[in-house]
Amino acid sequence: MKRQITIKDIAVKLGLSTSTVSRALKDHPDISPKTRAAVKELAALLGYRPNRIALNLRNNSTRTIGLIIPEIEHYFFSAIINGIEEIAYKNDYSVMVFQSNESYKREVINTQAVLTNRVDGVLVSFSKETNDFSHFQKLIENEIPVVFFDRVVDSLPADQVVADDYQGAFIAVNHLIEKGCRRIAHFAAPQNLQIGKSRLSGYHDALLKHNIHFDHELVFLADTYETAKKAAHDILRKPNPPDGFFAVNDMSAIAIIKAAKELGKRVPEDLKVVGFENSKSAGLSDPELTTVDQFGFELGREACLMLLKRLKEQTPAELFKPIRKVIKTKLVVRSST
Amino acid sequence: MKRQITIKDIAVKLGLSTSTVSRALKDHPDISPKTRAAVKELAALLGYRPNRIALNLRNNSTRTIGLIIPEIEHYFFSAIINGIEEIAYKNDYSVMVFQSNESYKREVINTQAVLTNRVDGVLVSFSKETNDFSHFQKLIENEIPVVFFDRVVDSLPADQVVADDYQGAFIAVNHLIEKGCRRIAHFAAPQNLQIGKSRLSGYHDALLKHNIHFDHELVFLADTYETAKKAAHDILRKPNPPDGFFAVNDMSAIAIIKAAKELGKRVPEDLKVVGFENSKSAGLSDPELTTVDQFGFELGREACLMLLKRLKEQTPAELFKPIRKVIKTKLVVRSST
DNA sequence: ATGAAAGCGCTAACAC
DNA sequence: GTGTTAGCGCTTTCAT
Repeated sequence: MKRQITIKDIAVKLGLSTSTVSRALKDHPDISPKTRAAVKELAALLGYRPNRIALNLRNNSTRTIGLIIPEIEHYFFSAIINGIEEIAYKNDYSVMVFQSNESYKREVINTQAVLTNRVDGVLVSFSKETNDFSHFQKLIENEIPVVFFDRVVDSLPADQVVADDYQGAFIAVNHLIEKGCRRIAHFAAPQNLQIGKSRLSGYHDALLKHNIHFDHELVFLADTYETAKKAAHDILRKPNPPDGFFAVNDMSAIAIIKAAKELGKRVPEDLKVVGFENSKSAGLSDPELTTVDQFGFELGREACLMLLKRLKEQTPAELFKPIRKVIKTKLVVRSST
Repeated sequence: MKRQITIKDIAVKLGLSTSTVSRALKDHPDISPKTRAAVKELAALLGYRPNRIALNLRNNSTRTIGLIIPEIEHYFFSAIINGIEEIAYKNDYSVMVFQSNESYKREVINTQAVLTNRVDGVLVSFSKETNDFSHFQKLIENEIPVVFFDRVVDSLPADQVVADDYQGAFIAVNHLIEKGCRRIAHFAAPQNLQIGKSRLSGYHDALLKHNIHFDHELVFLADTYETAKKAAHDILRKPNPPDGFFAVNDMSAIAIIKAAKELGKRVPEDLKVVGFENSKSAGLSDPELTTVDQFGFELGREACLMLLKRLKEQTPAELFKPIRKVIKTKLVVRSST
């Protein structure tokens, strides 16, 4: 990078001291209007821009937020990033992105990177593999505010923003039942994730409400396109297959539809499918997918807002009370049910 | 953030000077093994981490790359980010992401943000709206290395990484012709983008090769799902509709399939469709989409590698020779043709 | 109304 | 082999 104009350059050219220039630039009342004008004019002329790095060092703050996220490619997460960036941008923060690629090991490294980069705060959605949270604990011990979103953990003193997974699952399954399904399978996320548990329990309770027997055999761990495709194939070939599917995300749901078609079954006539996410793909599939919108953009916004609030407040650790924010979900009915 | 352990803390506790500690930490040969060991032990014990901000100031470098990109939500771009992050991570760089959201105005602000954040280099794919490139010119004048990817511009002294758009379009259209299509429409990107031009010209030349008349009336500006859906509806209802479609991206291609189905036409029997991108959605559509893979991940990797090379070399502006790297594309044949 | 000096954390040229 | 010092660019007391 070219040598940048500094406050000193301006000071020398104007025969002033650096402190005067500094003050003039930020409209300090002590400075005479004349000097102020002169300084500002020259600054503009030379294209002076304050050196953020120097400010960082002095203020011990980088106006940067670290984002640790499983994978950008997932529509849901990219929607969240949009929300985060929107708020960060408005508040003059920048965002550093670190992907864990669903790897615990990589995630640990990410937390170190976030420390080295001296970000002011961190937004986290952890990997599917993560069961030990001590790397996040370390961030918190360093008094770096952390806000968890989507995939959260209760054992840490940190804020959380989540979709209302239980409610979303409940209305999804309720919808299937009202549409006439009686034998409903659930393609679930790993149960070490709260979202896995909450959606399963929403599924469970919706069945209960309608006096439908909860059958362990109808719950499968299948939260990717590939695993879901395979699982759906297996189940649909067995005698007495389900007439309804509630999948933990859109990819799994679309895989179910795919599998059904391949087996010559019709959706929604022979079986109905509901997803969770309301991704772009939900509108592209054939038939279009009924799904629970979890408002990723909103979720990202909220998470970022909570973090910025913490950054302003600087609550001492002893007084810290974690806040949990729940974003309501909404069923989007399309033609797969 | 909690007050961090500094080199001074260690120096005081050990009765040494800060410089000795600094040297010990980086295995300077002058330092006696004893001191070195003592310093390192205490550093580990106290959990010392070098303050990157101080280093930034001293070295006038942030080990950070700025990424200016239209929108993360697009699969192609998120694949690119993956590639970029992969390389950045391996080389101990961090990535700051700035989305233009396809807005020229926002993009100009992004370039300012990138300057304020004193990133070491910038990777850019500009917005569809962008016709004036002076904001990037400004980066280059500041001697910040810039590498353009996917959407590039020739008038600036900067490296470029692009997919082989011409070749991709050519093989796509050639494929349609070989499959029997004779009246082939092209859904194009804006012609201020090189990719728009190159793909159009690949389309044109493939027709030429087979002595098929190039018909202006069969080229439409339609590079989003919505615009393509509408355009396809219009065209397919006219007499003598096309029997083949080459779309500039997968979203448009999928929209064409959607529109065809809504009009009771069969793909690939009544009309064949080829996309460009090989996104996740291409494998989900029904029928699955034949498309040109443009290897976003590779493209991101290459772009980042080129940037890192420039950062190492520090070529003076007078000697700068822009490099253009072309990533070969590949036709992925599925059932839409 | 302006300047001098110290300090943020670290490194390196220059002592000794 | 280790210490002293200056400096990266900026702000902010404390003088004047």
